[in-house]
Amino acid sequence: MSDKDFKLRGRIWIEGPEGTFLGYGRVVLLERIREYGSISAAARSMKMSYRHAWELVDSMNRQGRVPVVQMSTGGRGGGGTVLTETGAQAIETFWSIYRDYKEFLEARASQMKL
Amino acid sequence: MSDKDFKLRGRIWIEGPEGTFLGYGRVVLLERIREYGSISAAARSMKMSYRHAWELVDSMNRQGRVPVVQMSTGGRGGGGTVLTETGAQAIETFWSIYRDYKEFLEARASQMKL
DNA sequence: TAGCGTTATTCCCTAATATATATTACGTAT
DNA sequence: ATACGTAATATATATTAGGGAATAACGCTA
Repeated sequence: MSDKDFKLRGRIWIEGPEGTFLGYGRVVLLERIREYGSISAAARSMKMSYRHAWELVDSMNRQGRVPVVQMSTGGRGGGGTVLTETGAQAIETFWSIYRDYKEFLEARASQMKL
Repeated sequence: MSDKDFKLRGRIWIEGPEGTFLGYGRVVLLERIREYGSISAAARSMKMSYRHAWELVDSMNRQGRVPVVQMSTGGRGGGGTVLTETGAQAIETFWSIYRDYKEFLEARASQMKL
């Protein structure tokens, strides 16, 4: 074959006690939360339903021994959520792995023979 | 954190014009077809529905310029399907990539800091 | 010609997943 | 006390994935 419209693809994620703890989408969500200061604004910016976003955040917070974001209800602006230091580290850790992973995929794809 | 019940996981697959062309499950299916000589027996051995197995096989055959298995209907035993040389190569190619990928994951996980 | 086991294909139903909508709780500011 | 926007949660609807059953086509065998 030796076909060029065959592409090597892949995904990675970090699993915790309850299943997925960190993945691409979750990390982007954390970044958006850091940027906008709220789950709902972050979800809107990704065209993700608030419910889904909230569940992801809840899942991450429950699995880590230290929460990844801190949520507050009520108050000025109705509340909000801020990224914790642990959350920031989680983002960095994932991207670090993700970069290496992408590099591996590209390198391995270049020597792929179909 | 530095937690040991967080594990690095991942998947890889080869994409063709219509989506997934080869993945872990598809390769195992091809191996079972080679072993049993029929889609239905292969499907049974994996506790996969014949319908699903047939769809996977059909997808692989349609995407490669050369079919991965050759199916025949009727005849002694009602027919059957045999792996082609191309199919055998596809299996080998995938496992080769898969091995490297597993190796990468383990190596990268060992230096993962959460 | 009748029988057999497999491929090939369709239809229906269920479970799982995702999306949308609605409601309540919350706490600061006005 | 009211308004505001978000978190938190429940309810309902839509979409998707997949299994299982049913049926026909096929070609050798007896």
